[in-house]
Amino acid sequence: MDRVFHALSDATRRDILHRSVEGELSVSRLAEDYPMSFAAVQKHVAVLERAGLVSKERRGREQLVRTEPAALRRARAALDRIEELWIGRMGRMALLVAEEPETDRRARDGAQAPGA
Amino acid sequence: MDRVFHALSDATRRDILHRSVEGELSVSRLAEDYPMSFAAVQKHVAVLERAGLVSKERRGREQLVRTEPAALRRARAALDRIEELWIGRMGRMALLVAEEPETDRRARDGAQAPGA
DNA sequence: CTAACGTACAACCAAATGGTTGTTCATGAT
DNA sequence: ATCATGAACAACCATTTGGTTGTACGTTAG
Repeated sequence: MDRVFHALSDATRRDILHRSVEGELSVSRLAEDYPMSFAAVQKHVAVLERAGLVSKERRGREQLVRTEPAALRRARAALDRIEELWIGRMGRMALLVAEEPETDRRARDGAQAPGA
Repeated sequence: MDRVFHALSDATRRDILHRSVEGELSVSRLAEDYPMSFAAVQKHVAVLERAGLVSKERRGREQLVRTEPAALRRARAALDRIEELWIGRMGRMALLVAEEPETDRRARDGAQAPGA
């Protein structure tokens, strides 16, 4: 998971992901459009590969890059889980808000315990 | 966006996010549970804050950390967009697959052009 | 066969990261 | 008033990152 989010944290890598999700492009084809060396792009692809976000398939002397949607979905699931926790908290807070006026009334009335 | 994914790329930071999505915890309270110094945790919170994933609210001498779900949703949207591109490609590939048998037949029949 | 292409990989470098300790400051507790 | 707590910040260090160049190797084209 660390590797996935780290891979996504770079704009060039996210762009590579965008471009190779549509068609399978060779590394050198990808490299043409970035203001950096071929080797640098190669490294970016390697980072994406270690994260499981893309896989490479050799065809002739080219290496085609294809995005792997499974890793993408795992990353999304991680974010979803945090959001669910948040939604859960919101629900519990709504319950507390509904109870709060009663608590205030009890505090004002000087009641000792719910059963008293 | 870079900052958001980078913030998410560390397990400690994701854990801080998980814990402070439920209740608002002070930085020192958060720091108690990690095998590192208070200052290190402080830095992790700062990274999350720069990414917009949490905000801090001072209460007394404590600083309560609360997660900011908006940034989380923006990150999710970025992943969703890539997945949509992928789904779109799958749809287009399905269309191509539907056409392919005809192409094969034409190739086998030695036809010159669709209109020939 | 030879030249060009696409890739892999190593060595190197500057900058960023993730951690440490120490100091300072504001707030709360005794 | 004093002491302890929670936090901010700076300085420092080792490691990782993102980039470079150079070299080597398999594959395709002339």
